[in-house]
Amino acid sequence: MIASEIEACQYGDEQRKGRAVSDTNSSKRPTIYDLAELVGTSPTAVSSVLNGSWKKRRISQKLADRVLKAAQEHGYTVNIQASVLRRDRSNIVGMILPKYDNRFFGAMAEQFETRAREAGLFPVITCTQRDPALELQAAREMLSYQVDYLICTGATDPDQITDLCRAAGVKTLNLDLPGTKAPSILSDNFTAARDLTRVILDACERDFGGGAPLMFIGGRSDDHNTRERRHGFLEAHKERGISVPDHLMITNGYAPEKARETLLKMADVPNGIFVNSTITLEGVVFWLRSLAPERAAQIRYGSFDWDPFGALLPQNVGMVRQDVSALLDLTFRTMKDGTEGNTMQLVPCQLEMPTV
Amino acid sequence: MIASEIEACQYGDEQRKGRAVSDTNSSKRPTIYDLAELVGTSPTAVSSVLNGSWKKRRISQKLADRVLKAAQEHGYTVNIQASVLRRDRSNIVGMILPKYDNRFFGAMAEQFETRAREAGLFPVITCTQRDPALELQAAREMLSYQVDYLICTGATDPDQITDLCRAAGVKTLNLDLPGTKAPSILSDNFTAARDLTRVILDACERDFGGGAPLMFIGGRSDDHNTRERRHGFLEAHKERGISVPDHLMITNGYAPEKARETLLKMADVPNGIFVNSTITLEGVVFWLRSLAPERAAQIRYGSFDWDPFGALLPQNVGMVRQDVSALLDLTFRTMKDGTEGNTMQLVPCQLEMPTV
DNA sequence: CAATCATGCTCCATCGGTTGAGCAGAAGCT
DNA sequence: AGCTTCTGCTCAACCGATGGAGCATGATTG
Repeated sequence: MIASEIEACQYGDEQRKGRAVSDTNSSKRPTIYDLAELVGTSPTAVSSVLNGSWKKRRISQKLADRVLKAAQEHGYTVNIQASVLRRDRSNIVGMILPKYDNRFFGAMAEQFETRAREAGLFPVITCTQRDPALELQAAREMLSYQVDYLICTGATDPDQITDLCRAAGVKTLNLDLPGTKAPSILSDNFTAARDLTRVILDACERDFGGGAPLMFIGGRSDDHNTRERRHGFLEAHKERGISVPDHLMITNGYAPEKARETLLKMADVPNGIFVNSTITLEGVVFWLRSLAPERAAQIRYGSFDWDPFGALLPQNVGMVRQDVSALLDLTFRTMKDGTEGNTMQLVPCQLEMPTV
Repeated sequence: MIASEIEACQYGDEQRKGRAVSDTNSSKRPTIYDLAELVGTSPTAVSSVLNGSWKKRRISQKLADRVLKAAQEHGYTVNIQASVLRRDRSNIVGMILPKYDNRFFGAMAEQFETRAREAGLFPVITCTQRDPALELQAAREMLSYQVDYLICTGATDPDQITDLCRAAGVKTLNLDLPGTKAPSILSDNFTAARDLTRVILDACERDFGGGAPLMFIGGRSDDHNTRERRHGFLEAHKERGISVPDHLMITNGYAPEKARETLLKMADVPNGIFVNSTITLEGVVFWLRSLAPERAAQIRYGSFDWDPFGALLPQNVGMVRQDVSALLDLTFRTMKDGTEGNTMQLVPCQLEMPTV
């Protein structure tokens, strides 16, 4: 449509104060009022054409076309702030995530975004550095954004967040680590840990003879997943009648440096090591590098969580790969159901073995 | 403050239609109107106390305390949508990012969030899967959120985004990959690639004797960084009087499968390989695993971008580690300066060598 | 004692989009 | 012709926070 075709303006320049016609060409973003003026119609008509409710509102195809064309030409984008402010639902889904520094959380973030978009929702992710204070701040921020739903991934204190959100009328879901006040979706840590432990025990038995307990390293003793994995670890030992002394169960955090220092200080590290995260594994392999080659060759380990390069390191005998797709399938299903309250769903993991 | 202390209400129940007193206890989020009613003051006073402008507006300490207490007790969080709608600046900074699946982008995302918060800004990140259409959609979405500034990381067509944003009066910055219409901040790809190539050539010379050209694999030939790295790669060869045949320069994308297939089909792969990204490296190491051990032992490689486990693989002789902190320092400085237009700043990389 | 100033608040328009209500004109029906 | 129904649109209130303007007080000054 060219300028001369514009119909008689029903909306004068002074309709909205301070908004002169020349503003239309300025660097400010065009609004539905600008488009209405350009096309010669009402802001309501423009809004309904642009948000898809125009058929319901009996706007003619002809007017719709003209509005769409003008919107296209002027690079119109809706102001979400204004839109959400008026509507009762924002269609924004939030996710809080501890870190972006490993494949598991990275995949969670990417797939969450993809799925949210597919469902016509706007994803907003923020990472909280495993810091409870930041988690709470992030949750508040998400509420400020008027999220319709909040997914708390690997949160250290999910119940606190659930309470905060419930007070604001926002439902939450706990992913990867469970809470007691909202639905929780997590991997079957016990089974996967038991199976991984079996694999490491098998490798040690094959290469060095059996009977010796493995070492468990990484994680926090107050963390549900660590507890489950310790449980699976001990179960696999019990099956073979091997008892594990306390000093081999080390859960002093996920940080690589902690693991490395612990191993360096330790008098005799067992041949087999169960590493509770890829982040901890970084510390373990760093320690390994500091050993004499013949000593390093006497080590076998496996880790919870998968990494493509970690999987190729020589002494690695297996990695637990969490099923991100399945976790997110369940998450979105639960979100759509609107399920609330303390439920828990477990998703099986895959065990990735060396390909050689 | 307990209920009986509430002063005479100057704001009756009917002040804002449909908002009954009982609503205060419902699951809807409290607004400044609710707090005003509870405390017995005006919404303006509440707003100014909560956003910190109360001293300037001459609100008494006593009233401020009462408002803050009520806000605390009722879990008030500001409605950003409403706040941003009214203000001229949103304090929201957007970042678009190709992927979350490697350490470089993961670190970029984490540090961006941290720095933005430190600067009192709200970070919003979205990932675009290296898809130009998604990049544009993501940029539009960011405009919808009223971002004050948009950082385009590794965008395939940054100029298009700059145009879109400029039309909306939003400044942009190109990070990691340059554009021609906004400031660009990126690593010194040429120098780092040349140095890495030297290291790989040295390793090959030491282990297998010199004179043979390396292979370059990964990336896209239309991508600025790939061109710079090819340039540095060729420069290091030229220094030693080695010429590189065209069939050893392979830039058919970053995907691991592509690299693997190419290597599988290739008649005689050189001993030394320059791998243009950690994602491509996944394909290379996968191929390596399929070789006979004695053949695999004849390979040396280095890669652009760093990965903690990749660095420990036996044939790896060096990794270029981009300086994420420095890149983001410059980014935030440039953002604050308000610099516009086609400028380019280069940041040196670190070269990580095997520690053994 | 009047004039001036500082203090401590409130009023109201506003940001941009959405939505229920309503209105004019055309078409259809009896 | 008089009635209803349908079509195609517009009006105006509203979402929640913000900030300029303004209005009572009480204190200070000439």
